[in-house]
Amino acid sequence: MAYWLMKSEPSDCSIDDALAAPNATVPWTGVRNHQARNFLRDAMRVDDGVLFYHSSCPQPGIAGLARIASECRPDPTQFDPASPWYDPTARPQSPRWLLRDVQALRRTRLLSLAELRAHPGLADLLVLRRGNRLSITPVSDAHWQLIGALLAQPGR
DNA sequence: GCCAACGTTGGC
DNA sequence: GCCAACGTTGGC
Repeated sequence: MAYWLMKSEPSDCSIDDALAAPNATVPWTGVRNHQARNFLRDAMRVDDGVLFYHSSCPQPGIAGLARIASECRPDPTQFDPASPWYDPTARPQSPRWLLRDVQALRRTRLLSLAELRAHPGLADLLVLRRGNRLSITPVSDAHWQLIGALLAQPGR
């Protein structure tokens, strides 16, 4: 079992949006980076744990817990000219971009980016690395355990 | 709105 | 293959 941090803009799909979806499950559309795509395709497994992270918003940080709920399949938005994630170079016979379903499990307190950065035990968390822009990053067992413990504590 | 950092594109 | 220009991400 592996763990992941997945960024979502709450104006697009917040943890509450995901929890409100049928079966609390949403297709994770719009991954348009090869490294993140490769994580989806090669490294993820059904039931892997997910830290649901809100990005590009007033209060960035970890906002909930989720799980990987499906194998990967072509992301249909790459073929949709009306979609903001349309990729005119993608062809149905050889899709370039993939997605998995993600099932939201619960909302957590907001573990803010500032609080994540302030914790010495999370110095190596990939999403905190300078210049990091990957929307999907692996999370080590140790970091997962530590973040779980922080989420169980009251925030400041 | 600003800007640092990174990825992609395309000329050569 | 190099690298400058440009576009995007994402925090502030």
